Amino acid sequence: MADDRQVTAKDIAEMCGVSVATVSRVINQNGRFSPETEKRVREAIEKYNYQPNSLAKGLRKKRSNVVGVVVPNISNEYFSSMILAMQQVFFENDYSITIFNTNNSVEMERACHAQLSALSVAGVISANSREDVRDALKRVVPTIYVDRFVDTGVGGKVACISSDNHRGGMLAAQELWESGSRNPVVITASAESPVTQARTDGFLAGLRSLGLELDPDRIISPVKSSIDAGKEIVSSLIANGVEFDGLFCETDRLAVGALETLSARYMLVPDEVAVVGYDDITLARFARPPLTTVHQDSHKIGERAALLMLEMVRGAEPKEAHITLPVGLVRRETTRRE
Amino acid sequence: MADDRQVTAKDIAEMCGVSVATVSRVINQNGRFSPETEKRVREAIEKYNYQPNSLAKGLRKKRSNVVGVVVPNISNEYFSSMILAMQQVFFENDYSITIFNTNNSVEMERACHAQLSALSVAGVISANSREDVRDALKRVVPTIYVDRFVDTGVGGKVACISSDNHRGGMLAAQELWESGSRNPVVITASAESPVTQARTDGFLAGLRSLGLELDPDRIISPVKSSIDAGKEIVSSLIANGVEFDGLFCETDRLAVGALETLSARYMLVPDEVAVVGYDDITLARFARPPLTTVHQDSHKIGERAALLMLEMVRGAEPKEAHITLPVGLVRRETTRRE
DNA sequence: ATGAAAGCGCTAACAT
DNA sequence: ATGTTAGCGCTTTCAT
Repeated sequence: MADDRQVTAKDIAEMCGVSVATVSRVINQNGRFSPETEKRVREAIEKYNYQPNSLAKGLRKKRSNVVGVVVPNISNEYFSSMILAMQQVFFENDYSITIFNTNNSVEMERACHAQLSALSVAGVISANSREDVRDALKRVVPTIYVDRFVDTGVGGKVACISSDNHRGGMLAAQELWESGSRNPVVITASAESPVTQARTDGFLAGLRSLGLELDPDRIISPVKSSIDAGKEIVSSLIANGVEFDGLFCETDRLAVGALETLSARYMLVPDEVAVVGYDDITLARFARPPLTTVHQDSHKIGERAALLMLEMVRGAEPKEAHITLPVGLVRRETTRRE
Repeated sequence: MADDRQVTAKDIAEMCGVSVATVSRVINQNGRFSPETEKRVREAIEKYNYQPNSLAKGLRKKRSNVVGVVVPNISNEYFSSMILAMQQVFFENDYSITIFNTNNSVEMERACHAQLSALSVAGVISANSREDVRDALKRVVPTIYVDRFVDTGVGGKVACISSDNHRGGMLAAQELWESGSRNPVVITASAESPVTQARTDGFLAGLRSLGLELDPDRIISPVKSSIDAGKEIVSSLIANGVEFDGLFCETDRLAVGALETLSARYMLVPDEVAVVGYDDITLARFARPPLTTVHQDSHKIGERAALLMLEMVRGAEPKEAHITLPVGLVRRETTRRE
């Protein structure tokens, strides 16, 4: 059996004594064909294990069955579990995904979009994107922004999904307050992460409703939202003599790093400093002490995003262009010591 | 500007007053063309931001520029950081990747391979694969197995890469021994993970060289290698009255779970039970107590795999069909208490 | 050095 | 109900 060639619709057609058009019709269930031809064709497909060539199909339809997923960094559990969920629902629907990491760099985002358009992707899901939305691609292909709200009036081509970041911020403010913090500092998700605004606004609003006003220079923006960044920021806070009795870290990784330097400087958590994180990744449970944090369901976000994308590529105007998923506070040991 | 159409080679050709063949030639640097036509064409490409349609190219060449990556579960940091590295090197070389999660299910693996062949992937990188290698796809497209060694004599189409699992097992045995454990138990990576054999063999060999023989029923295989699985296994070990003073968990997640139930049962680590894990994921540092573990560089594995794949798709017989990367023991606090 | 033309495997008019 | 035909955008002979 030296025949390495993939079997094509033409092969199937010949086996069945029909034309390729008919084969295409039964596969895509469009047009008409008699029940018996259908049966014959299906059997041949089964028997020869025929797989329609998606390149050819894509070329013809000017659109492939792959959707591009762009995230800052897939090794962040928040994104990887989101992607896991997406891949699963897409797979069940005969779509595949292709991944890009932007490292939060706008240049990278642009480069990705170029590739994406070369690939004739059916759609793109962009997480935590900082890019300017006036990109050509986006008018032409369905786009979903995760963790960022943009104008969706562009004709059903754009949708947004994220958890309730504003409320998350409020919950954090409340928890810090109830832990006795009256002089908190917030470390934002990262310099220009789109997620930052809502979380910070929510936090500020929460504080304000409790009668507290936060000095703007007590809002620090790290360059990256990594564990190390968390460490460094708290170190320099201390070095600069900034006083604080509470920390709202807009990312668990940041919080975990913060806790490390707090512990190294013998600052007691939560007694001297209360800390609230954001995301509720696996690591949060294992921080020292276990981290109180705002939980968001990244798996669910991925699932909803994928489902929504499926609707959109199938031509439906999504009924909701803005989806917001609930968040909740998970109280562990960095707040409210009895 | 209502012209949404992607610009094609034909457009470029017309702008430059040449034929599409020529455009193709300068893009792919093959065939001949005068320096000035080259210049004209390049300028037009630049100016109109032309991106060759990869679907068309793939269809014509019977092979796309995407490589399939199949892993058990991308939300495992070991895999996600491997994939991060891969994506980066592929991106720089104008390849993209498409991800599949198999959940360690052989059925899923098969389903993925069907999709992969429909996509005319240029190659596949399969991590921790349990699937039978006699699959058609593999003879036809370059394949790299991560964490699994297979026969590579099939004509430069198959290569393998993994860290030195055997040595990793030995290191674990030694460390446990030096921590005073004389009666260890091993929890393998998961029921039929290909990685298990080498790690376990290495462990056994290490023990043997120290004059210790391990009873086969002290080798436990979990169904999944998750934190919860680790918890449960140790629970049932205790419930069944199995005595042990050392634990080699072939996965950090397993180890982290194990530590949780050990702590819940008030078994002192490392005094009563010494524990060594495997992988050295971020979580290891944050386990309670911080986990001694065998470090492997998943980022490097991904990078090397991608580089190797690039060689292979470019037609080179890889000079090394089996790559083994070093491992090292990272001693933290679950072994050798002073 | 360059153009014309065929064709990759598919879908979508348009026929019949 | 089914066949014929014309491309989708590209690469690659084969001419010139």
